[in-house]
Formats: sequence, C-alpha cells, structure tokens
Amino acid sequence: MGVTLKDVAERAGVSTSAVSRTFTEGASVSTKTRAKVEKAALALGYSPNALASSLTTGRTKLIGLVSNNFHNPLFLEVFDLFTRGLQDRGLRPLLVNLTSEIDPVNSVRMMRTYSVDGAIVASSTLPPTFAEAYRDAGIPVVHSFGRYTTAPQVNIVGIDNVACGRMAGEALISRGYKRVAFLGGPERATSTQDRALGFLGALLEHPEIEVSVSYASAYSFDAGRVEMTKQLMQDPAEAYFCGDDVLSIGAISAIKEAGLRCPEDIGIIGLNDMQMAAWQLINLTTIRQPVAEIIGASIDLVVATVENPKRHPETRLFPCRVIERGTLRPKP
Amino acid sequence: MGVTLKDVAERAGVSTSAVSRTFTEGASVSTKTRAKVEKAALALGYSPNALASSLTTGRTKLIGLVSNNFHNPLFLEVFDLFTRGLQDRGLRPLLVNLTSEIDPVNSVRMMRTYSVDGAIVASSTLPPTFAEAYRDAGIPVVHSFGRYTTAPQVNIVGIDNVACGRMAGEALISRGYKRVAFLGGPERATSTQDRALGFLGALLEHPEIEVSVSYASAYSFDAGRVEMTKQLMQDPAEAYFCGDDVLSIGAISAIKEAGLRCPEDIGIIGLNDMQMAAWQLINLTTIRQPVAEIIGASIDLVVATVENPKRHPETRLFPCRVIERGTLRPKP
DNA sequence: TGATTCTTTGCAACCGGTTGCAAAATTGCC
DNA sequence: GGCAATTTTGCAACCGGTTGCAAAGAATCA
Repeated sequence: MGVTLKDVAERAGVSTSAVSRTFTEGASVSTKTRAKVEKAALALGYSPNALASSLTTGRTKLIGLVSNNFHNPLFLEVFDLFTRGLQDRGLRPLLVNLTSEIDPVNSVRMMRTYSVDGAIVASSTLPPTFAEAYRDAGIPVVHSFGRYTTAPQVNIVGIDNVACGRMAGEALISRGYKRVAFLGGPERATSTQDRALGFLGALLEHPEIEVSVSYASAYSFDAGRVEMTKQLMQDPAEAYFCGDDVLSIGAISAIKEAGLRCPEDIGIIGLNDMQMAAWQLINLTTIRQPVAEIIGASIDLVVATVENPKRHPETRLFPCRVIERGTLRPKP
Repeated sequence: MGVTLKDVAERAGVSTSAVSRTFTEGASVSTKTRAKVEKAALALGYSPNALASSLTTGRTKLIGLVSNNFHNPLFLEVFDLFTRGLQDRGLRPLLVNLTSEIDPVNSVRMMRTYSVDGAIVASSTLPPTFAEAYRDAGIPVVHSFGRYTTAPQVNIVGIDNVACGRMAGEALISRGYKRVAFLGGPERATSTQDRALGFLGALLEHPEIEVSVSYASAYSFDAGRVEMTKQLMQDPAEAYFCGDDVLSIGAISAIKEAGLRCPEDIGIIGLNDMQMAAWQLINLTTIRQPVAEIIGASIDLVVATVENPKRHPETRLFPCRVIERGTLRPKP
C-alpha cells in the first residue's frame, strides 16, 4: 500500500537522499534529478510521510486546538476560521474537546504524545492556568478569547472585556435608560467579571441611573431565559446588558413569553455578534467581537512562538464596537 | 525537552525493549521490571511518542474528520459528539475543513501524509464520490449523514431521507392542510432530492391536496428567508416542509416580517431538530435526526473497518420522528 | 588546459520507537 | 537437585524519513 521514499528512489535510479531533498524546500538538487524524481513519484503516487519526517525535523505541523465551548454557536464560526486559517498555512488542527475535563494534565500529555508544534486554547471560560500548563510543558501556546492581564505569562489574544462592559453601559446611558442592569454569565468566569466591572464603571459616572447585577448559571439560552424570567417576576430594569448573545436571546425569549416587547418594554444589548444575531427574527443589538481578527492574530502568534520559543509572551487585544439593530430603543 | 525511551531505559537500568513493552498492552514484562520502569518514567515525566511508534505499528490513532458544514448550527453538536466519542476510544480527530474545496484529491493526500487510521466524512451535501476517493486510496472511511444506496461502495450512516420526506408529508396531511409545499435546500444536494421524493410520494395518495415545490439556494437562514419571501408575494401554500431547520427559521422570519403568523397563517415543519429548534422563541415543529446515534455508529464502523479493512461496506440508517412544537396547527 | 571554487550526490548515522529471535532467567515437576 | 517448559530479557534490524560530511561532478577563471 504505502509507497515509500525508497520505492521512489529505486524507480528514479537515485539515492533516497536525492528524493528527500526534492521534497524539501531549499535543498540542493539539480534540475535533472529533480525531474527524474518527480516523474517517479508521480508514477508511483508517492506522498511523503509527515510523521516520519517529524522524527528528525522535530516539526509535525500539527496544532492542538483546545476548546470547551461546544455549545456556543459563535464557536462554529470560530472553528471554521481556525481550521481554514491553519490549513492555509499548511498546519493541521488536532481537535481537543475539553467539555468533560477540568484538569489540563491529560490534554498536555496528549499534546506531547502527538508532538504538536503548538497549541491554541480557544475559550473565554477556561482559566489562564490551562494555557500556562501547556507553556510549562514546553508547548508554544496562545490563549484565544482569553483574559487580558498586564503581565501575561502566555500569549493572549482577545478583547478588552472591561472596555466592552463600559461600551455597553454607555450605549444604555446614551439612550436615556434610567434603570439598567447587567445580566452576566457564570460569576466565576473571568470574562463575566471584567464585563461587569466595565459596565458598573461606566454607570459610576451617572449616579442618577439605577443599576443592578445578576448572574445566569451558564452562557446558554436556557440560563438566560430562566434568569430573565426571575427578573420579570420582581421589578425588572428598563434595559439589560447580557453577558453574551446566547444569553441575550434567552432573555428576549423570556420577555416575549411574558407578553412584553423588546425593545418597547425592555431593551437588550448582547455581546459577540454571532451570525445568528443578525437574523431578522432576532435582530439583536450587540457588541461585535472581531472574531476573524482574533483568530488570525492567534495563528500568527502561535506560529511566531513555534519559530522562536524564547519569544516573549504577548497580549493582543482587538477593539469591539456596538452593532445597532433592533433590541434597544433608538437614541433620542 | 523531550524525554525518550532511551532516557527511561537508562535510568531504570533496563533495555529500551523493556520500557517499550511496559507501555505496550499485553507484552511480556515481569512485575519487577515494570515497577522499575514506571518509577523511572514518572520521575522523568516521560510520555511515549505516538508518531514514532506509528512508524512500526502502522497505527496513528488519528482519524480524519472531514466536513464542509461549518455554517449549520447542528454541526456544532456534531463536532462535539464526534470529538468526545473519538476521545473516549483513545482516538484523535484531525479536522479537515472542505468549505473552499471541491476536489477530494488534496484531502486524500493530506490523510496519507498524516497516516490517519481512518476517515469520517461528516456531511449531507458532499457527493458520495468523496468518501469513495478515500476508500480508493486505501483509507477506511465512513460517510456520516450520507445518502442511502442499496449497493453501498463505502460505509454510510445516516437517515432515510425519503422516509423523512414521507413523514413530513403525512404530518401535514394529518393536520388537514389542503395546500402544501416543499421548500428544499439546493436542488443538486442528494439529501434534498430524496426528501422531495418522499414528500411528493406521500402526497401522491392524496390527489385532493395541492402540492408545489421550490428550492432555496443554500441550507441557510438567508436562503430560506429569501425563498419564503418570494413565495409570499405569489400565492403561498398553507404549510411548508422545509429542507432543514435553518431554512425553516429563515422561512418563519419571512412570514413574521410579512405580518403573518406561524402557524395560524402558514405552518412550517423542519428537519434535524438542532438544539435551537427547541428554544421557546423559535419552538419549531421538526423531524428529529438522531445525531448521537448516527455519530456513535459512525465511529463504531470506522473502527471496525480499521480493524478489518476487507470488511464489507455497510449502510446504517436510523429512524427519525416528528417532534411536535408550535409551528404547525394541532391535529384535528 | 589545469587549478580553484561551487554545486550535487550518496553514504551512513540518526530521529523514537517496536518486534522477531535467541539467550538468559524463572518456574514447575518429579 | 536436575531437567524440561515457560517466561522474561536484550540484541539488532527495522519503520520512513533527514542531514552532516566527504567525495564526485560541474562551472569558473586565468
């Protein structure tokens, strides 16, 4: 079955080294032998074995793509962009689903077992210790959608969640809402904490506006719906900044089920701008996270770190912006 | 960085063979040496190199997971289940995104370059020739969500799309709709053709019911919305069987935008039952595709074919059923 | 043409493991 | 304890490639 280097060498009447060199960028081969080899390889249907060569070169061109966000529709876009982006650079994503794992130790071992060149942790909910565990194991890593820190221990690419929270707060203020609220994801998620911080910060400058905070149990439709239903039974705010788009849609669902309208009775602003948010049926006003840029930068960074492992860890943050749709009342 | 077999052997004071054997299931090692080796391995933090061993064993435990459905929310569930299912069996998914590819030749070469043990083509829109190209290259393969054929050339796991079409037709008939329609995905997709066939077949027994057929340009929200808008400008049917859930949601959006109500004015039944279909905001009556079973069977089949490459190709179809929600009027 | 330099080539060792084989060690049995 | 049967062990070859090195060949120049 498998055609090997040796087969090609024999057929072409050259040494295996010659064959190896024709398939190696920038190696020294004459045009004549190259032609002979290529002809033989074509005839035999030879394709080099990346894993065997990785043994000597130390590069597998495998990148571990680690995530636990297999329930957030945004991540379908994320996986699409990551796989395409990696493919375009001749790299292969080795997918790791961490949904049922809490400990990085297994995935680290796996990364080593498969000698990945680098790893990308794509998650807004995993703690920074995850990416750090990879780094400690000597695996070049970047944490995408991770939390910004002033003295990063690992590469981080994402958004400034505090700034986004502030942006959301200002959006509500500028629309004249007098009673606003933050409806976050799980309180322990760092992204939630940061968004709350920014939101409350913006409101601090407006003591005349009433603010409240609550947390859903997960970044999910159901959790958003449940939490908003709870709010409606008490004394709801006029407008909510929801921790993310899925949560927002859950909240909107609760509002409509209660016979209220959005934005006429209650306004909602989300975060992410996943494709679904633009669906006319949903038409969610939200803050766009520049997913493509984040992913492009993540790949760039992991490649750079693979090429220079001593590279200093870096943080790259991308600006977000409000996307005006139909779930907040218009500015006065 | 990398701790090798030799390092462990040296430290444990045994041969490399002994170390290799302690890490090989069912090999002959005494308890004493095993203990020595394990102690040394632990102290050194050794983890075996799967790629090096694949050279001699011929197994990488890598499974190519090939898809082009990176825009259908159902596939987030699909990827979640596939990655978890493969992981549970000690296999690793190597993700291949075919979105911008039409020719299998590149992905086949890639599979060989990485010596995958097998491949799973997860797509309802890729033609059967794709999976066949893998099989021709000697790669054990199963086509998940593929089309049923009586004399399969490759393993196929999925649903009986004709039966689903019939089921949808019967659901509409039983609710007393007198003018019904099929709003399919792209006409060239085999799944669309089969669903149309089944749907029309069911209606054949009811000549008193008026039937029409149209096709959206893609399995997407926008395509569904555009096509339904077109329908509404002419003379719409009372109820539509949409080719899939995303298409259905697009259609519902168009209906609401036109100031009509679903199901009071127009009924919709979808296909897939992706998680979102159950969201109260959408509450789509649809036909459930048993995704978890399909994926479990796909993994079983690919593993079985890896273990016995001469295994006869097999088709496994799973029954679907109607999930009653709120987008069809109730049965009389 | 011959000396010198640069390019191309093959040899052989190596990457990190596995495995058939024969020798060594252990066990069982009388 | 002695012998045969069984288990454990290490040697060495091999998996499919890469690469440093020295020799061979080609090109350059006087």
